[in-house]
Amino acid sequence: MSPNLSVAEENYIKSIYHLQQDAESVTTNALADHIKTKPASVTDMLKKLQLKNLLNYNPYKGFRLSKEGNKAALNIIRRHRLWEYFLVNQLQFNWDEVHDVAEQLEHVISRKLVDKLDAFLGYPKFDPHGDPIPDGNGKINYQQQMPLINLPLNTAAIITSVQNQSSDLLAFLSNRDMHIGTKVEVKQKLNFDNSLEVKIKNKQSFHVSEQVANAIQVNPL
Amino acid sequence: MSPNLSVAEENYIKSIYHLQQDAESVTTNALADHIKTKPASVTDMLKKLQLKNLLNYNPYKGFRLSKEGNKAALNIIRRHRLWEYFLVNQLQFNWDEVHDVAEQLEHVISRKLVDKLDAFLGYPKFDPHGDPIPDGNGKINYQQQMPLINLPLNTAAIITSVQNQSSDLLAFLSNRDMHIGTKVEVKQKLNFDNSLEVKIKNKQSFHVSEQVANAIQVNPL
DNA sequence: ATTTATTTTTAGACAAACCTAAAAAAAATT
DNA sequence: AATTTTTTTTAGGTTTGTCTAAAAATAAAT
Ligand SMILES: [Mn+2]
Ligand SMILES: [Mn+2]
Ligand SMILES: [Mn+2]
Ligand SMILES: [Mn+2]
Repeated sequence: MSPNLSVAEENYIKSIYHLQQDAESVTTNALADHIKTKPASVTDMLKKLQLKNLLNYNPYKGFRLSKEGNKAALNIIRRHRLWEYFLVNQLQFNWDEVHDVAEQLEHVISRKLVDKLDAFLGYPKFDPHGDPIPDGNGKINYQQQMPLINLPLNTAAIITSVQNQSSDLLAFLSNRDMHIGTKVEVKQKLNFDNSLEVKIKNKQSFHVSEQVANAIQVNPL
Repeated sequence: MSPNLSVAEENYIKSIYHLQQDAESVTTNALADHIKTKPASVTDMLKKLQLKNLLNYNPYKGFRLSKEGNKAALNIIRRHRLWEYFLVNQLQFNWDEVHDVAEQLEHVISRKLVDKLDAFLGYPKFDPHGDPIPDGNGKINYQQQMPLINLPLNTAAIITSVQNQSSDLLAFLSNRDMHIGTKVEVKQKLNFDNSLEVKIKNKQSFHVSEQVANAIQVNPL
């Protein structure tokens, strides 16, 4: 069933999974970029993953995970997000400090460990950044959400997730009291740089760049 | 200060640390045996560790960890034992199920993680097998203890630790209600195979081989 | 439709960590 | 003291995952 995967293989699989969310098929360069390696190295690994039936790969055309590859990816993501939840909710890490440690912990392989951790944490549904945690069967429930930049003016919405693992960005948001579950409204759109003026209840409104407004996901009330 | 170590290097360092406890200096074959690799591979790694100033190595004569190597070893052992404690006391693992998972978790490198885990667990002094947990400065307090096989007849003693990670042995002991803290007495020594007849309060006495009696450490009352 | 630019793959190297087989050193026997 | 055995090291390979440089395929521009 599930072949033993090296840390490198797991990292490739996880990256491909994320990249194929917003694209028909993934390209060699995009993956090389994402994983901070060279395209030649990617091509090598693609062949290995195809040989293990984890990938559907058409040379020069692109690739996607196979059914089995997807399952493997969801398992890795499950571990990553459960550990992030543990670090924040049990060990008192801040949400901007957990990603790098979780990048290591996700590669610890033990079905029993993951299941017991899940139970210990009370079967959480979302990680500290609002991302859904796949269950033991690889089932994942995506939330209904849209980027803050698409939210109409003066419409109340709840922050549901942040699609960026950068420690700097997360600390920036904490600093302005923007967390998962916080109610926000867009007061103004500035056309020259697509930035926003944003307001949180009982607080002075503040300014948010296009990049940040793209990363913040919300659900209108 | 502390150079980045690969998983392989950490495993060598930890093994050398354990082997040098009961020997003046460690031999290539002993280490190869312990780490389940070939002597030629050990020699390769010894050179690398010496180059990193973690080892004092005299070709053909033997080797020991340097001061810095010792410090690295105690750090790895600290992580291993804290995770074992976590697995048993928080995740409800049995003491015979934790070693292999801890072998993986011990290689997750984050000072903050270890310190927060330690605090979360309440700064435990001993792991589930009775082994002392080094503190953040690498200080370790060995208990006063002796192998059960050396305990005089009809002398009550407390089990302080089990010097063997074998899942089978630990399950065998659990099965006979022998745990850390259990009070035992040796009723009889059988000279032909150095086995013992052992008694625990309110229980039928039972038989224990020389190997087991060597692994069980006790502290006479 | 050519030419040019970009993307992707191939070819050949390298470091880490392992291996087997042979050589060298040390230890044990006679 | 010489010989045999054991231990350790060296020499030369292999696998995994990376790299650079060159070749091939595809896409874009003229
Ligand atoms: Mn993360
Ligand atoms: Mn996350
Ligand atoms: Mn252990
Ligand atoms: Mn232990």
